[in-house]
Amino acid sequence: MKYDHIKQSLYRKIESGEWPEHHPVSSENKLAEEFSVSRMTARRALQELSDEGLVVRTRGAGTFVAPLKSQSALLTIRNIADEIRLRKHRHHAVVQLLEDVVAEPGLATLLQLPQGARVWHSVITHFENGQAVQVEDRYVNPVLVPDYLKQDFTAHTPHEYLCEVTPLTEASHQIEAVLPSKQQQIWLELAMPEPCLQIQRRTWTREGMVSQAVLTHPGSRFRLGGHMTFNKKQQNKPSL
Amino acid sequence: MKYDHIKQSLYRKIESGEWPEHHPVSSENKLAEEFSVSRMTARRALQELSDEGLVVRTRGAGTFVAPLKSQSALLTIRNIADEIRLRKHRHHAVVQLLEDVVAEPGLATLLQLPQGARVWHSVITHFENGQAVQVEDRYVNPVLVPDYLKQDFTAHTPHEYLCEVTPLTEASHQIEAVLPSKQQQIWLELAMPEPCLQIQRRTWTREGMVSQAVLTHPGSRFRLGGHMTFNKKQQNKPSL
DNA sequence: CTCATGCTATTGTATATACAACATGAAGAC
DNA sequence: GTCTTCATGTTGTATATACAATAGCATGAG
Repeated sequence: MKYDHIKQSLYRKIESGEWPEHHPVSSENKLAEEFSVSRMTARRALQELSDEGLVVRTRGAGTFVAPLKSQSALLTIRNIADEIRLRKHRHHAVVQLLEDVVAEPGLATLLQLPQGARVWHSVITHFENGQAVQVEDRYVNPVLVPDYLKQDFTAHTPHEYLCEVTPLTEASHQIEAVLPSKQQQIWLELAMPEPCLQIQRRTWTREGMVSQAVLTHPGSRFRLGGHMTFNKKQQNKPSL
Repeated sequence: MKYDHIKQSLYRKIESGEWPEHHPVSSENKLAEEFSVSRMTARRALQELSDEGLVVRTRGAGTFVAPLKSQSALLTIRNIADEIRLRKHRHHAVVQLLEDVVAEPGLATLLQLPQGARVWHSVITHFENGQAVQVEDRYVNPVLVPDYLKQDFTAHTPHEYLCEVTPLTEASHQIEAVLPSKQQQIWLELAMPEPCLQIQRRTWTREGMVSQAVLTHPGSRFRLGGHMTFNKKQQNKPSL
């Protein structure tokens, strides 16, 4: 197919690194002439590359190679409050801590702040039908989200607030199984230590990293579930 | 925009439940006439709904509402062997069990087999640089994959084999933190019990469920990671 | 009844065209 | 120098048309 031929050709130039990030891509008309097809066919190739996240197109300006990091595996997880409400269960939150603290050196680097800078810190326990199912330990970039400490997080979750005030572009996740610390055990109202699912999540806007959250769930009260179908569009086939 | 008007209209019918799963959607020509637009415009609306996973289109047959479950969170995880090789580490596998057993009642139902039917069962331990990082406990549908037991799973993982012989269309995941059983502890060569990340994964083709796998990772030796970017196409924004 | 054939509806690909909306830079007014 | 205006190139939307490839059904042959 002609449009696929064009796609493959552009694919090679981008993946080989011949065209780096933000490098301009030939316009629809140029491609049409080059490959001897109509503009609509060339357009389709560019459009599909755009849908796949390989190029960015802006009307009037042109088409450009997208930032490459967007390639790798992706993982979407719903907001805990939405999840609970979706199950028609009651949700409430208790704010355990809401303060500003000196950032750990590693965190300061990630947030592109000077060593010793202060960052916002919150610890919130989320309850489903009165039972603690998540403790959310979060650090937030004060430059990008100056008013974080003034919010009432019993009414809206930090997730909902951050979604409103920042245009998120990227996120990374890390999931592991751990035993909770003494302090986490208290926040989760656990009588005995038990294996917990711990999710570390970092989110970015174009201007830098916004937030790091460590979400800890008691293994006996929480499962993380997902369901997916395989479209043509998804290049990375998941494993079984 | 006209194509968006059509999309919204179809959106409502699907999300309200007025059109259930597999309900036929008006053809391109019907929609074109109904909304007084050209076929290409109606086509675009259907195409985008298809890209978003809301409808399924097959040439010659028509357009139908997609199975709704595909809506929820999605989660892609790489094959363990690929993952290890990607890190330039050594991977090898030990086949602990490879047998046919009578299916549990629940499993038989899921696989659409009569009660008491036999299914393939394999248990394989995966090693990264000589250290056990996953035990894969898998049940496979003998109707859809008759030759499963004849494979050499030290050469290719079950994942790779199943990908080759079946056209997967759907998958579900469940992740939780647990303490391993005595038997799992042996398979993972763990001296002491420790929290483990346990992933249950089920996969389907159009003809039915293919396989259920329970993947158990020692918390101290394994982390599940992911990175993503947000496109316009993805309607479900992940939480932070 | 069974199988083969062909018709029709439907989606997929490709083209040509027109106009709208926007970005950018150049030329000109002040 | 600074601002405005305009021309040009680019992407976005919409239409009309043609033909290809396929699925499903109906019809007919055996």
